[in-house]
Amino acid sequence: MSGFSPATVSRALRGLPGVSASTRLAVEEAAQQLGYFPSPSAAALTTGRTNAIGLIAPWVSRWFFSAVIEGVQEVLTEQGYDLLLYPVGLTGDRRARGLDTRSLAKRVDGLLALNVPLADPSVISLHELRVPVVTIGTAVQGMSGVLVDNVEVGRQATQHLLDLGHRRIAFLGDDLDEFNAFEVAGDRHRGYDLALRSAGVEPDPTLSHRTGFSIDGGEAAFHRLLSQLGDGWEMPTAIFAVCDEVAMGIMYAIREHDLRVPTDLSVVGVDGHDFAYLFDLTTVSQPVRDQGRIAARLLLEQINTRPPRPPSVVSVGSNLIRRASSGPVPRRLTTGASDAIGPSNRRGPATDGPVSPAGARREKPADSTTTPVPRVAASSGHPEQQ
Amino acid sequence: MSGFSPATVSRALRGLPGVSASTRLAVEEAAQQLGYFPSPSAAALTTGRTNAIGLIAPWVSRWFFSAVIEGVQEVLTEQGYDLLLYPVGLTGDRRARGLDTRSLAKRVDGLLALNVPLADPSVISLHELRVPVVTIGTAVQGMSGVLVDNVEVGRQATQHLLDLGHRRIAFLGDDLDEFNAFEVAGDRHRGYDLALRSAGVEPDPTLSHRTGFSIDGGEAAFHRLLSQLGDGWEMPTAIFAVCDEVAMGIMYAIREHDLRVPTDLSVVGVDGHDFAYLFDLTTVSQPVRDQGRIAARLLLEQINTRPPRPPSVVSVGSNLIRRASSGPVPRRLTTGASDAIGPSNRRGPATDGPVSPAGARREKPADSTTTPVPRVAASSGHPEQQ
DNA sequence: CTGTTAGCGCTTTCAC
DNA sequence: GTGAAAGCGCTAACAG
Repeated sequence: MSGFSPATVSRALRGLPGVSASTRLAVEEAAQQLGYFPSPSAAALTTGRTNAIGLIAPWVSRWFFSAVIEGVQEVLTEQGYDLLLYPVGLTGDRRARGLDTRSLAKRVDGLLALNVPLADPSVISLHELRVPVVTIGTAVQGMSGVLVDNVEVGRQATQHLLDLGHRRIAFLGDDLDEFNAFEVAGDRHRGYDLALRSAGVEPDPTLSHRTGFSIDGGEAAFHRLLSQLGDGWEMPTAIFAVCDEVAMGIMYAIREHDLRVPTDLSVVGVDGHDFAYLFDLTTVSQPVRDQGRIAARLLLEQINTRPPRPPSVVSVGSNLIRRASSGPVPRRLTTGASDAIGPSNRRGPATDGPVSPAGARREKPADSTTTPVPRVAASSGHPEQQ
Repeated sequence: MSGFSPATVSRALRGLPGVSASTRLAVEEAAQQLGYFPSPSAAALTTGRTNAIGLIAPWVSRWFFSAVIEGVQEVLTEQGYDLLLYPVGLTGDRRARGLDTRSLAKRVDGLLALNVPLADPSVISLHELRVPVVTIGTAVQGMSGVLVDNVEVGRQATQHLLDLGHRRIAFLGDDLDEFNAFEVAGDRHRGYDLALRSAGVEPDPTLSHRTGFSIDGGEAAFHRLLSQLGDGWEMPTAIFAVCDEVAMGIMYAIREHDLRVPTDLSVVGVDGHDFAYLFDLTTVSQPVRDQGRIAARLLLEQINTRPPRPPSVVSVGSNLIRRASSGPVPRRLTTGASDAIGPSNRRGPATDGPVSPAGARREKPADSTTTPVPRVAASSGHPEQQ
């Protein structure tokens, strides 16, 4: 017992003004000794603030998501906020599609929505929420968000392949049927179209296939792509994959067809996955943990600023990491490559040439380093960086 | 307004007995219409239960961890519990090492400790906690837990290599200096020693190196391993990696040395990582999501049972998935393989032989399927399965 | 079956 | 600079 009134203890422990130094010290000591810790529930009840923020995401075990979460967690921990994780139904798995927004509002002071298809109201109606929301990976009208410019990402990847001389470039990455609401794939596809057209190439619809964002999706799409062989259909010489996981699936499938990268086909992915260098995968990397950090800061700022600022959207940069999975156009185009080609045909390692190309041979981007200055796309200026 | 007293509303909404059907209906309807939702904080204040559980883990972006979290989340969501995520300092990253246990106790009804080195009191002293704890991945005296038998895992992996005829087998996977408290690596190493000895092979200390659990660690350890070349030191013909990520790093390093898998070296990992098949990696898989599910159920049961049951430890099974990264002992042992070998030496794809071996060519274990019946190692019988 | 009464542990006026 | 009192929104115990 410090011998002080609850009011004084409360003030002292929270560092509020109006407490003498000696009192504060005594209180802190007593608290320490008694192992006293204020009840968050009781505090929340009076103040209306829970000191927790929620994060809703369709997955947690995909690299992109868990990496973002780490970034978020870093900032929240540092600021004394707790992190609540909410799953939200997306794919095949039957999760609680409904996620009660009213319950959310009372549990957290703010919400981070990570690649959630907010346009689809069946999933969640965040607008009804009474707490600030910051989206990550997608942008929603009237809400703050942090994301990469996916059209630009698509353009960069495709342009890289064009620069290498490729003209027949496939895009494997369209969304699976259900989620047109989720615009990432659509934007990257658009960037692909743009780059092609401004190079004078008309996109060939037979070169685009659905994948979702999984390894399996990439692998299956590649098989579907090749199933078009014959009938005068011409093989692409390069493939742009909507994300690194899909690219990995594609590379696996390529090996299954006894083709080689980049000798027969070049492959480019997106994300800057931690594992990408293991595959010598060329990728358009985006700062992943940083997006988590930035979003968390944006949200806390929005929570703690009176009056609330208008929503702002932070766009982070992306940049190409060149590795050995992309190379020049093969000489012998469309050698009728098919399942028929026997193993005797193989002469080199799966990835041709030196294990890695000069220079960028093994770029493992330190997350924050690769981020060009995030530029604020909307009104209020947030120098949100590190 | 339903026109009923708060008490009745409370009872009705929580489905307690002693409320007429008509009243319940009226209340529910009114609540629905008003968008009313009971405040968790207020409820927590009176009942002392928060309806949330906390999960502490050193990382979230490593596959094993995020996969476990998904399993946990599945069960919690289904049971109406919230999930709080707490980082706990482990590696280089400077996280809050201290993680205040008293604050935790008031925020959650129970705690899941995922591969947390509880033996090291500097990290966290869970015993002081006033809430039930279930550990995952490690066992602690007097606490419930779910884990794989890591000695057995080490034995299985090593035995597989012995069966293939290998006698000179390296173990890359010892813990980095700081965390001897974290027994996973130690146990797997012990299993390795056991298997070797019962095959009449005395473990060679020059074949064991520290890696931690990262790709980088694996890569670096392999380089260190090979740096022992000369001086009559004999190359191993196979490597047992403490986890799949380490194995991937090793395979990358092997490629850097212009050696081939499994022609020059066999590699076996542990975990059954989602990506393992992409590398044709032989691995001792463990049910990961299942461990999360089981732990969550165990915890909820512990929370909701009066009087509390004695702690129980669930041991889940592991099983070998054979792929192309492990093969018979190479004929030409120790061809003085070193960095000096030029690229001209390469004749085949990184992974020799058919892309995948017969049969198990591409086993992607459905998590729950690979789990042999979890057997309860301790007292109380928990049929915790699916 | 339903309503009334306390009180959970804090924070916040408002006095002193 | 400190304390007293009221109340946040619920639930539990007891009446009726």
